[in-house]
Amino acid sequence: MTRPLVLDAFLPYRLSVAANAVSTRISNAYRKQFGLKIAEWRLIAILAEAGNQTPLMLGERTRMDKIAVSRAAAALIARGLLIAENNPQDGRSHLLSLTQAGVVLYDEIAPLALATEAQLFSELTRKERDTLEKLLRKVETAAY
Amino acid sequence: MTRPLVLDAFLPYRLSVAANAVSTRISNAYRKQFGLKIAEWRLIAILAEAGNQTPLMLGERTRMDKIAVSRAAAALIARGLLIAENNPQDGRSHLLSLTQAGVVLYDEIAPLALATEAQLFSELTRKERDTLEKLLRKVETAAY
DNA sequence: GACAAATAGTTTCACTTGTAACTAAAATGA
DNA sequence: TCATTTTAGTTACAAGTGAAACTATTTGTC
Repeated sequence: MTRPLVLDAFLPYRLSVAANAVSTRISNAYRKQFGLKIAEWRLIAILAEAGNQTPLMLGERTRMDKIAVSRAAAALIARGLLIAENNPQDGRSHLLSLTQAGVVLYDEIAPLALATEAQLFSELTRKERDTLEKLLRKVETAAY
Repeated sequence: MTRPLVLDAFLPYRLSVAANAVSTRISNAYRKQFGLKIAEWRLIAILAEAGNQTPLMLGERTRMDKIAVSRAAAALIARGLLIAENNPQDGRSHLLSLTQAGVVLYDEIAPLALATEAQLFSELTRKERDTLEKLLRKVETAAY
């Protein structure tokens, strides 16, 4: 006896709806307060964490395609939050890093991002959050 | 001592990446095999489940806004998978339902959707899947 | 070392999506 | 009852996104 298809209990649907709700909230917060899109925010977060990175590396670490990285980086450079320098290893590429202004912005956003996360996942216990993370990683592995 | 911000462990990020991976896979499957977008698929699924529905009801049950419902419905009507009839209760609205062709298509997709779901979530045990669903519902509640 | 193939990144163009304005019908209420 | 407001749904326009083409450089091979 196979389970009937019920959209409400269909996991891809549930996942999409939850992710959408969270993304919309986060996106609004970043945009209103800092004029940032999620893609831009991701680049800043990685650069703050890991220092200089090429667009390629950024794409890998943020799971964004190269077009998205290129556009997000261009927007941030235009705002003076990032600089691009020559990559001595590869002339086709360049190294991106945060400017001082970028670091300042990051220092403002980071605690806010954590607070927003805490609020969005406040219905979950610490343990449930760990479980969710683990399950999401498993799903990701199977889906990619 | 507060946790530092690490993108890789940031739950909104993990959720977004997992949902994206799953959505892309599902979306490709529906599009290639049936020429359907996810929004269109959702309408079909609800109509198959619940019979006649107004666009408003469909929007509520699929978590889609009215524009998305309107466009998805228009595409399905153009393909002869849906029909719109007068809504005797409200002249501004109408009742949408599957045509015979729509039902036939649904009967083809439904088992495939379940099989795809099974594959995408194959890394998870039955219990883990239930847990994931429950956690996602909680997140959704907090985020909306 | 020179030519072909592959790779990094950007740009262009078509398509999608979202916001705001619009039309039509229903509800409100004086 | 008739004028106002609200609601259902569509349409038009602007902005965002993705695939394909393009440029520049590097890698591989002979």
